[in-house]
Amino acid sequence: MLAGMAQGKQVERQARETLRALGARPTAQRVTVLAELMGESNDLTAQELHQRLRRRGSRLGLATVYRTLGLLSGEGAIDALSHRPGEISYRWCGDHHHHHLVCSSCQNVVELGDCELTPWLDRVAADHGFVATAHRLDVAGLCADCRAA
Amino acid sequence: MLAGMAQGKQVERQARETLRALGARPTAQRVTVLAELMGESNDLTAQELHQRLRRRGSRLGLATVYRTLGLLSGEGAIDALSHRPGEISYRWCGDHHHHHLVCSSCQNVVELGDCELTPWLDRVAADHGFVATAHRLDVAGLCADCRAA
DNA sequence: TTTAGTGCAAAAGTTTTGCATGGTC
DNA sequence: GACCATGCAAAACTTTTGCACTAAA
Repeated sequence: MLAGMAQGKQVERQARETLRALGARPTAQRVTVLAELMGESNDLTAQELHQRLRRRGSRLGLATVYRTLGLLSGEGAIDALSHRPGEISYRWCGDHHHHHLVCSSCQNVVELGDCELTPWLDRVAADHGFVATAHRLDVAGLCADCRAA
Repeated sequence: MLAGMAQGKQVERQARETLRALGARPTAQRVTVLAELMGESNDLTAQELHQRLRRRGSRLGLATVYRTLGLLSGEGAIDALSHRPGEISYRWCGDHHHHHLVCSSCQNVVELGDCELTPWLDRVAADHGFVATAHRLDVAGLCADCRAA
C-alpha cells in the first residue's frame, strides 16, 4: 500500500519529466493521463482513460484526454495501437523496439523483447524495391490461465 | 478494354462462387462489393467502397456494404486491416498466409510471400506461457517511386 | 411462399473542433 | 499580461440497428 503510493509519486515525476522533455507544459491533467498509462500494462483507449480517471475524482474532460494522447503519440512518447477494430488504444512504451503478445480471451498484453526481424525484413523489402522504415508485429494467442479455463 | 471487361466478368463469377461456398446468397450487391475488392490491390474502407460503387451507378446502401464486409471478414473470406487509425479497411486475400508491405507515402500495398516467422514465434510465445494462434505483421516503408520523388 | 437481404433513416459510438474560461510562464 | 491548455457543447464521422419492402430459393 505504502509502496504503491510511493511508486505512484515516482511515476508522476517520470511523467512530468517526459512532458517537459517534449516541450509540453506538465499540467495536472497531462501528468495524470501519462502517469496512468505508465502504470498500466495493457493498452487503453481515450474513453477508458477518461472514465477511469473521472471515477477516481479527477475533473478532466474527454477532449483533454484526446488532445493529450494525440500530443504524446505524435511525439512518439506513447504507442498508438489499433488492434481493436474501429478504435485507437494507447500504451506507454520504453524507448526500445518490441512487440506485443495479446491473449484473445482476457486481452492481457505481454511485451516481447527486442526482435530479430530486422535483417529478414530489410532483405524482403529490398526485393520489392522498398525501404522498410517501421514494422508492427502483433501476435494473438491464449495465455496459460485462459487455456486452463 | 475488352480484356478488362472479360476480366471483370470473370471476377464476378469468382465472387459469386465464393459467396455460394460460404452459404450466403450471391445477391447483386454482395457480388459487386466482393468483385470490387477482388479487383483492387489496395485495401478499402466501407465508406470508400460505397462511394466508389455509387459513383459507378450502383444503388446499394451503406448499411449493405457494412453488412457484406462483416459477413465476408467473419467467414475469413477477406482480411480486416486496421492500419488506418480509427477506421477499418478490408482487402481480399487468397487462402495463403502472408503479410503486407505498405508505402507510407502512396499507401500502395505489396503482398509478401509466406513467412518464416512461425518457428520463432512459437518458441517466444511458449516462453511466456502462451500458445500463439495468429499473428499480423505490417511493414511500413517507402516504395521506389516515392523515394525518388 | 417462405426466408434472407436491402434500403433508408435513426441511433449509437468515437473523435474533433470552436470558443469562453482558467492556469502557467 | 501573453499565451497555452482546459472544459463544455456542438459537430463531424464511422459503424450499427430497426423496420418496412424486395428479391432469391
